[in-house]
Amino acid sequence: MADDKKLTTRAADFSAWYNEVVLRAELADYSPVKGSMVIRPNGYGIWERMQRALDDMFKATGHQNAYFPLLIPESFMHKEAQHVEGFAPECAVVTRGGGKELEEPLFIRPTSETIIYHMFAKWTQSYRDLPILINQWANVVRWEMRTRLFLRTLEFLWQEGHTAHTTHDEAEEEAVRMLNVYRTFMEGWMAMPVITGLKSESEKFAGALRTYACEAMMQDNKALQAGTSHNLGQNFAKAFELQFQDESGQMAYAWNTSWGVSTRMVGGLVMTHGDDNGLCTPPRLAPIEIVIVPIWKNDDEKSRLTAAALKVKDELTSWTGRGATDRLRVHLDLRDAMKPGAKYYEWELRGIPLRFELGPKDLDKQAVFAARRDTRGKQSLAMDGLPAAAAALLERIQHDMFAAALARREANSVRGNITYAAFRELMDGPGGFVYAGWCGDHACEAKVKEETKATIRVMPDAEFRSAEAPTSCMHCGRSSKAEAVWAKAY
RNA sequence: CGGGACGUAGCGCAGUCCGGUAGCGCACCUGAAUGGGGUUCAGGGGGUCGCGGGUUCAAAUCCCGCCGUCCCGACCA
Repeated sequence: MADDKKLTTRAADFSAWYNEVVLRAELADYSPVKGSMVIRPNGYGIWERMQRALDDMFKATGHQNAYFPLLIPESFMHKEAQHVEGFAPECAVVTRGGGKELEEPLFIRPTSETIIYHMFAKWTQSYRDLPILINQWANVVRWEMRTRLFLRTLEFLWQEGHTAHTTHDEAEEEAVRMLNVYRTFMEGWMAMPVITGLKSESEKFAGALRTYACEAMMQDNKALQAGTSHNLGQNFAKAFELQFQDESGQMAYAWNTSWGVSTRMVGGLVMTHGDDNGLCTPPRLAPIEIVIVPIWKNDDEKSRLTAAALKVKDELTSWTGRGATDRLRVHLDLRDAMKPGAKYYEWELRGIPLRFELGPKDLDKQAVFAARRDTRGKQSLAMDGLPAAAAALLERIQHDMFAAALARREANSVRGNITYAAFRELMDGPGGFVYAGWCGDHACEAKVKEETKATIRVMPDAEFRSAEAPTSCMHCGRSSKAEAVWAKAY
């Protein structure tokens, strides 16, 4: 940084910009262990709001929370062939405990399918015991080679839902339902548009029948897989003897799903909405929605403006127009050693959606001067009816942030028949999402990845597909079996 | 694990080529003024120069070894 007050710009170096925003907005910091991170209060506050919103939705769809242990017997990991092949290389393993070598090494969970379906098997005798609809909030460890704050760390926080059903169709319905819960959350709370769809065979979860995903476009035009939902079929049920007696008295294997989102979403939030002034948090996820900055020139003004600002804060926080349990989240910045301008920059860096400046002139007019974080637009708001006006403006900001992100994604998406040469040129340059035909052959997918670094993010769900389906495979020219969204990804 | 850069105060860096009292900016503490977009002045505190060894009267600086971090590549939420 030439000027240590200014951030590296997104245009100059997107990676450096991202790191600086995360560190300087105090979302997270590097820990002494390479590849792991400390989530600081500003970042954890966003995660807590994410958790609350999602947890309510999980409950509303009939799920209950439970907790399964961190350590998994090595033998469990080996029971499902695809699963162990996919995860074993990135697992941390405990071999000593109590000062002795362990008889059986214990894997630190990279995900909990094995232990959870082992337990489900113990709890299930009859079809009357199904479905089981469980979620857990937990940490997991995956030993990654290359790490980035929030996006890929050795240890991360997530939720993993695990369910067991009597039929394939019921499991399929559950997997799709939860994918749509994620989509609702990402659009409605994160103001982050996503494309939902099916993963190709090579990108699906190790051990799944089918994997669905939500993919978002970051400001560098790369894709971020923000959430996944898997129809596990009977793969784990068979590996863990998860059987039930059906209505006709026959034994049958259960059908499972699992689905998860992680603290990676915080990184997605930064890269979707941040700008060259720092973080920009959508109001519904902002731990602080409004910061009040009083302005004074002398002791007399200081006492007058402090009193007025306290009164404004009190009016805002005591307002129940949004519901008694959803009060406006307001912070009053009374620090005296800092000039107002310096405070503006600091709160903007931290991404507070709305700032109220309150000085003598505003007080005379019985108004506050409101500045939006997203557009940096300013307007005077009358004290009379301020809480309702503030709530309306926050909703407006939430809405506009989503609209801006959606417009950006569409502006950087390409549809229709594209030559492979044009595709390569695009991936070498600005990047973006390309909707193109795919023959369904893994060889084509692998070749494109090798040549361009781009991968199939999803085969999009119906509503995201092009009006006219592409007819031929972008790479080999054979007839297209499915439209695919191609992009470079995190 | 390959390629590149770097490691000196909380942060950002200079000093290393050419060995000789460890510096600058920001931040921090004290005081005064200032205060509607990054305030000014004065005073002050803070360092095993990543770690270990070697050369030398003398090492941040030269030599050897190690460790760590970031960026770019092969794997992944």
